[in-house]
Amino acid sequence: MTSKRLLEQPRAGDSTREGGEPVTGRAFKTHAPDEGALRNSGKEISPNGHYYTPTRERHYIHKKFACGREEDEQSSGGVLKHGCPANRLILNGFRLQDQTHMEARSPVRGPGEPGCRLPSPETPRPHMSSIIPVPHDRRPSGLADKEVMAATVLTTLSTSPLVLNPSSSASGADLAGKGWKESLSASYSSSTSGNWSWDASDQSVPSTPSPPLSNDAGKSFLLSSQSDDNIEETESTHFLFEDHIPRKRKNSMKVMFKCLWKNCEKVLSTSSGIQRHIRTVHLGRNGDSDYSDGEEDFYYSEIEVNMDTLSEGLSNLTPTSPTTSGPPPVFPILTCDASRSEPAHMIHTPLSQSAPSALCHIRTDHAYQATTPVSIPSMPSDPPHSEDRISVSWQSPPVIYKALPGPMTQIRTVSIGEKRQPVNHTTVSKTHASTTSTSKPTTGTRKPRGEAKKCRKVYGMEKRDLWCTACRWKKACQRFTD
DNA sequence: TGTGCCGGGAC
DNA sequence: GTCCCGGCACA
Repeated sequence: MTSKRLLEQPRAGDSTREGGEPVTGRAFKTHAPDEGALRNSGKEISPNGHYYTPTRERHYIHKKFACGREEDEQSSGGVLKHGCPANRLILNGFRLQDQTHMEARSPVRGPGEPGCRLPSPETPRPHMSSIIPVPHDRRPSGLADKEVMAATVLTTLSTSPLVLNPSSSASGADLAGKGWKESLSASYSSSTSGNWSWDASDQSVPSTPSPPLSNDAGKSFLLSSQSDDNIEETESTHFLFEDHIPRKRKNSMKVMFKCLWKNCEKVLSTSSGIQRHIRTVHLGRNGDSDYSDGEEDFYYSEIEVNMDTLSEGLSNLTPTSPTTSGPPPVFPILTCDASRSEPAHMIHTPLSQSAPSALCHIRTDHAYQATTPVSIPSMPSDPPHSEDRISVSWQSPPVIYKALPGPMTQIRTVSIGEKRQPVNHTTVSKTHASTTSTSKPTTGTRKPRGEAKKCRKVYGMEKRDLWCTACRWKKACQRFTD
């Protein structure tokens, strides 16, 4: 042993003690770019280098998911909202007058901004009635319902496949459907009240056969508003799963009411429902009171939903694995400002939390000595693909998801063959031995080796001083992780 | 057989 | 705590 050390040590000692120190100099030059790169990658997340700060992490999630570009929020300080691609995307689903409706209104009201709930009486109300013939005397919501239902019936009955032809309505049906595939999915996860909501039960419908549609659509709409849920469900089922028959195409357009309040994607099927939603949620009025001064009219718009396109989008959203039986999937692009508007619903979903974590790489030479055991199991860092999440379920069991409610503490990218796994596995197996039984079929604690080259291969034994500390100490390589 | 690295020892 | 290495498992 001593002789062995004498053989190796002088080589390292020569490189570090001699005056010129050519090797050491090279060593630092070689290390510097790596560390710089690491810092730069960290800068993306946090200029302060506080990768683990929960607020920062959440803020980053918000930024990435809210507007896609950090500059959107940074430059605007959270005030400029109209550049949000999500909003633009949704706006594309509106008719032209709806966009005008909203844009003319938004700068005045500033909905979605805290502390800007009720407009002042002096605020000039935009006169949009010339663009959209919305009756202002909607106070009796029941009457409004009937009006809308009557209009809907007429629309439905008069809608023919020719109307759906893109040549006749350039941006109408397709764009509306495309936009609503996404806007509805937000309502799908965040809807709390109202007559119409797209909740997870709708996605479970494929397992049940479509009931025979005996009643006509017109009859359905003539029913009372209390039965809207059933109607909607029936209709959705009809549109989603019935074979391609002419009648389906005939009824594929549906008038819905979308809340235009900032960052609110609520979509309801009745005007009374959307008015109640706006009154209670956004205007802060008593939900039980039917009093309405018409204010709500400015906060929602009618839209025509192409149920065919919508059904396509929803069919793609159907969970494909029985393991995803927990929370319904949430689509990050629609969680714009979700932490502000509806924090209880949107934050703790696996997708919304997992995606940004892929950008957090914590790689330090000595990390294996301090941070290894706790960094991995605290957070599922899978990419936002369900298949990937499932494939690595050994390291992100439901237990981990349930431990998420608190702020994230540490995040680290973990790939399937990651070197960190042995440490994680041993740590978890002590506490959750039964849940991690699928991690490795072979006995023992060792894991399959990663694909990445290690310091030994990269630098060779001759340049052992260039190795990372872990490799030099025969520990898991920290420089070339898998 | 070379390599990665766990577990443990020396300091 | 750092530093190092025996020895095992894997490719």
